[in-house]
Amino acid sequence: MLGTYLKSVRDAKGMSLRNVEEKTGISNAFLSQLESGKVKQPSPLMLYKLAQLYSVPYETLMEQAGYPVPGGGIPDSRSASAVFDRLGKISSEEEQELLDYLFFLRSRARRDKRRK
Amino acid sequence: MLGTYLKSVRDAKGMSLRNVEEKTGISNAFLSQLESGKVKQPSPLMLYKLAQLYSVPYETLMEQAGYPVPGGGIPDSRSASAVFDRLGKISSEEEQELLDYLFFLRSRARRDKRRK
DNA sequence: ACGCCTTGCTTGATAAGTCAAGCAATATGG
DNA sequence: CCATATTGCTTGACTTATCAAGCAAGGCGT
Repeated sequence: MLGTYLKSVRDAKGMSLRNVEEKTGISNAFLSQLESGKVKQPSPLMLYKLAQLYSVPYETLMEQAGYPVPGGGIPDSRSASAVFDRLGKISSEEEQELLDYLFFLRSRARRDKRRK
Repeated sequence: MLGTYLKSVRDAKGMSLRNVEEKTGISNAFLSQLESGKVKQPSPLMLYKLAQLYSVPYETLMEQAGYPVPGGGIPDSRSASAVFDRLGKISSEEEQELLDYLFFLRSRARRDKRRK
């Protein structure tokens, strides 16, 4: 769901709703409804502002909102550095744990696939 | 203006409003208001259907409607530590799990601190 | 002239996005 | 421990998109 995704990104950046409101001009009330799923299709402009602030691709948000996207279901992957860039400041301990966790995710995925 | 453009395309194709309604599912009432400019920002879905029927690029309609268009913004942010570059691509599922995991790490850290 | 489609349009009515104001709970600092 | 700020959320009002129904003007065959 769009809302849970946006919330996870905001949480990861450690921003409050009012903090996001301040930087995007989108009211905290609306952001709350958006993250809780009460708003399903925010205007593309809102998605764009959030994409800018969160450093997340605009098309991804459009797609998650259920809007037709120009490329129409193109593969989604981006460089690892771009992803980690948007996590904000991470300590070296966190960095190591995240790397370990990512390898764990991938080994588990391989095992699941083999077990298909 | 978006409306005049859509009307010119429809006229060029020799279609009536009800004809377009039939093929797109968009009511002729709405099409009329759209072409006359009384509706300024139709949903991306409407624009997509019209783009399909008229064989005109979806992005063009989005742009004329005043919506941010994917290509118009800032391309990929980048630059990061070389450590992550070797990881290659990260899927959105992996990203989601990593974000969740980072949040978990941080909440655990906060709790530990409070509990000194 | 007379019916009868067809065409474009207007008009309520409904639904959904969006915000300002305010509330309850929690955090923070003196 | 108290005051104050912060945070997330709800509610009510407003705006806008969207549709169903209907209306007036014009074509077209008989």
